[in-house]
Formats: sequence, structure tokens, C-alpha cells
Amino acid sequence: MENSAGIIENNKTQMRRGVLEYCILLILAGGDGYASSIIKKLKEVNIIVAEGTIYPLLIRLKKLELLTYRWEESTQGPPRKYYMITDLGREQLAGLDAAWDELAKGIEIIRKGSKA
Amino acid sequence: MENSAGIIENNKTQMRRGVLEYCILLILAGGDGYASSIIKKLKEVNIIVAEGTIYPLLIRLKKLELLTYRWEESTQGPPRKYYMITDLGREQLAGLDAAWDELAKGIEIIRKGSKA
DNA sequence: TATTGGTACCTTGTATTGCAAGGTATTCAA
DNA sequence: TTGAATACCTTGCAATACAAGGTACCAATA
Repeated sequence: MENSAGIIENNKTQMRRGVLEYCILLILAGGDGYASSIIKKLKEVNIIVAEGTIYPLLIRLKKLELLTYRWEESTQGPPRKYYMITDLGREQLAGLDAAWDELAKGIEIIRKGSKA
Repeated sequence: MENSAGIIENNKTQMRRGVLEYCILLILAGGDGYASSIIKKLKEVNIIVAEGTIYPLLIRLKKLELLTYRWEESTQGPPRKYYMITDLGREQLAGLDAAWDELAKGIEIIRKGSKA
């Protein structure tokens, strides 16, 4: 699928890219969560992510020691892997905050310029 | 390079991803330009892009008929390929505007929530 | 007439990574 | 014991940013 009609959908996917790690760290900075709960939170703000995206991502962030996890029993099914942000994770998150702000600002400037 | 020290740099790259097509359309909506002039404009707002990124991208957008180009002589060197946005390009740009707004809004919400 | 520097174009190969699709395991209720 | 819901995870594909390397044009200078 590579006709111009599909560009928007494709680009939404691309825009999510790179922002996802940031979003996960943001969400976990506000409280522990497991894969499904994170997906749900993202969906609530219209950022749609697939399971196959989240799991490898959480594993990667854990390897980088930005996250850790603990197992917790659930009354609703199998045990859940609750992820928690680490101190290092919070440190990196601050950097990502700045990176996002810079990007958003840059785009804002271009946007204003393009209307002139 | 995949230690936690490199995460920020890596993520800045990832954040650019998907936003780049949007930026190029935005810039060209404000006036025609050629590869180097686009790179320069992006650099002015701290969005750093390599040549090897821009050229394939312009070619792709041209194939999708969001852009066209004309050759124009330069007094400063070889002729330049000036890209122009098409009507279809403007149409798609409107969609990308909306996609960006939605993403930015989503992140803003998560951000506020994570500080609570 | 070289040669050098600046500008501009483009391609190839690699690494990253989102996602669709497919798979396993646990709990509970019918 | 069967089915639905919930949770976990992996494999393979496709998209794409970038580093590195290459070609070509123009003007000034040696």
C-alpha cells in the first residue's frame, strides 16, 4: 500500500515512532503499569499501539535499566508484569522531555513561517 | 551504540522520523526550495537532517505526486532542483497537520497525568 | 590548462523498529 | 471440559534515517 491515499495513516504510524519510548516512560513516571494497561492509557489519548510493539519495547527499556518490573497476581487472569521506572529512567525522561519540547517548538516555527 | 547514555540522541533521531515528511511539506507550502535549502531551514529550527535522508524522501514525495520540481540555474554552482508542493500535497498536508495536533495533544495529556 | 573549493545532485548498505500474525499460559464460569 | 477473557511473548516483514561514498558543475587561482 503505497498510494497517496495511505500517506496519512502511514505517517501517523511514523509519527508515533520514537515518541513511543517517551510515552511509556511518561506513563510509568505517573505510576506502575503492565503492558495492557499502558496500551489502554495510550488508546485513551488516541495513540494506538499494537501488543507486538509494546512488549519488545518494554524488554528493551528494561535491558537499558530505565525500567524494572515485579510480578503481581491478578484476580482477573494470569499474573501481571508491573513495570516501574528507575532513577536512570527518570533522568533520561528529563532529556526526552527537552527533546520533545525542542521538536514541537521547531515545528511550530516552521508552521508559522509556511502561512506567511 | 546501545547503552543508556545514547538513548537521548537515538530518540531525537526517532522523533524526527515520521515528522520529516510533514516538515518538508510544511516548508514547501511556504515557498519552493531545493534539498540544501530545506536542510538549512530545518537546521535553523534545530531539526538536523542528513543529505542521505532528504534526497530519497523528496524522490518519494515526488513519486506520490505530492511534489513536483523544476530545474533552475544558479550563479553559485550547478543547477538546482526546486521542489514545489502540488494541490494533492496541500491536501495531504492538511491531514498531517491534524495528525500532528492529535499526537501533540495526546502527549500533553499524558504529561499532565504523569505529574499528578 | 590544471587544480582546488564550494555547491549540488544521488545511491548503497546497515541498523532500527512498529506491526501483523501466530503462539502459550492462567483464571473463571458455564 | 470447554470457551472466553486476560496476559505474556516471538518471528518475519517493511519502512526509513543515516553514514559513507560517488558524480558533476562552476568559478577562481596557480
